[in-house]
Amino acid sequence: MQSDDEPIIDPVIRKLKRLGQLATKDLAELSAITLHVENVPRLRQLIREGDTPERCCFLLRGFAARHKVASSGARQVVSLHIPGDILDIQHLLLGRADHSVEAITPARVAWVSKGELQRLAWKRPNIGKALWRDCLIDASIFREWVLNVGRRDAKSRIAHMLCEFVIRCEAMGLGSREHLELPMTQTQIGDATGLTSVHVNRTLKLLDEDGALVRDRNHFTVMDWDRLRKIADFDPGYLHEAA
Amino acid sequence: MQSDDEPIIDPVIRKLKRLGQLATKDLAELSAITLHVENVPRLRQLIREGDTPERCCFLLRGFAARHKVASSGARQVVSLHIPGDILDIQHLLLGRADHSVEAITPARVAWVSKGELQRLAWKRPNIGKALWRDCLIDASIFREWVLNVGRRDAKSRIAHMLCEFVIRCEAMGLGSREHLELPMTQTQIGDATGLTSVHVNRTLKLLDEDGALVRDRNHFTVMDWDRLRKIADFDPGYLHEAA
DNA sequence: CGACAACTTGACGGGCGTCAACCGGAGTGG
DNA sequence: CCACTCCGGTTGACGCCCGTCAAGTTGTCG
Repeated sequence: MQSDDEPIIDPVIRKLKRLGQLATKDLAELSAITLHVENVPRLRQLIREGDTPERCCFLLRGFAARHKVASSGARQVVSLHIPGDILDIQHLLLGRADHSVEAITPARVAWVSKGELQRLAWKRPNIGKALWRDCLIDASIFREWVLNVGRRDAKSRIAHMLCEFVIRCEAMGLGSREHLELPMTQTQIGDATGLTSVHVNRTLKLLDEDGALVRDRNHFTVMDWDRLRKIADFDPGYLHEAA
Repeated sequence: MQSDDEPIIDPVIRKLKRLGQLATKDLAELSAITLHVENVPRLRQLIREGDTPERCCFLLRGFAARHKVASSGARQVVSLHIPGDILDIQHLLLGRADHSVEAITPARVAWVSKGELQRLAWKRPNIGKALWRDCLIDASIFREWVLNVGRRDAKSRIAHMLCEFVIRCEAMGLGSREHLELPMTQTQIGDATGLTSVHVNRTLKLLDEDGALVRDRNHFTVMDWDRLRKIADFDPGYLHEAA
């Protein structure tokens, strides 16, 4: 659909390159995939729990979150997403969406037919492997989140979420470890860590007082990465960044 | 390696059949796979965090759990496994184990070379799809667990874990909804729900008093499935049982 | 019958939730 | 240019759910 030097889905391609070896032919096929590109406002629901999507969603710009809600109405964010991420690759092989996805900033996404992506995955095994690997890393991150909300206190939980976010952004070339722009409200941070916004607020103040970071609204500056990492009990192994 | 009417890895094959369409040829190749079968005692570590396994582990008999540990020493069980489950399919495409797996009862497992399984996945796309689908369902369960430990209270968490366990056992033909044999200590239930064993004990008593279930050591009888399901806020959709 | 793991129960405390009030910045409309 | 609104952040008071500590009981396997 486009054949520029920099294809529209470039962030996704760069991510897939990190996930596995891609040959020239693989890259050509990926660049030739049919896309429906869309700009969406903040808080737009991209996938709704219960839907049976016929396409997958690539995040090209901005940030997104996946969440579930309990019958009490409580929300739980189960993952955060940055440009290059595939937001719902599980729909390649699962019918019904078991959770929702929404943009947490204004964002640019590309929709791809799940049939076409599936065909590509089996026609070009390198692509299939990269996609599968991506699913597996997603799952690894979910496991770490179970540990995070299950067994860490508020300070560690929030610090851990920040560490993960920074490292993943860095890996995609989206900013530095020292200067972090977190596109989330304190309520959303709470939803991601199993806390209330009130307690998030108090805990951020504590992290500030500890000298681990400095806040100015949504702008965080990590003052002492190593201290933050220790507070967070953060070990990046579960991100499986090294191939 | 074996060609009986009932191959040794029958539980796994039955599960894969539920995950996707398998042709006669697929079944033949699956049954011909090279296995290393092993009986292991309770609490045997099958995979250790940090390992770089060269094989995958099928659970044929007994029960297993996957867990991570925080630097504080706190354990978090991230999933429970029943016969037919593949315990570490993520190692097909990921090198380093990001968590540990252990038998929680005496168990029988079969080890398969990850290279051989990978070749099979690409040679027989039906098998590949079934395996990939299995990974995706695993991930869906992790997401539900994040919600469970993040946003539900102790009673719901434990009830939810019980509901999931029952439904999955039922789907594998391993027992009924009314009579549940839970192969876990209260400490392990706590590790799976982000609680302490003391609080698990108190909460089980509450569930008992509510009339949702009756306990006799590890034997649970669900007295009122619908009440338990309501307490648990349990909706089996995330298990993606229907193909 | 001794050793040990697991379960049980009570007393106490703290981390986090709840409720509520107030503040501050960004729109928006008159 | 100034209300007015709304969302999000901030702070305090208070209470509860669940953790901690500790002692005692039960069941199991030598």
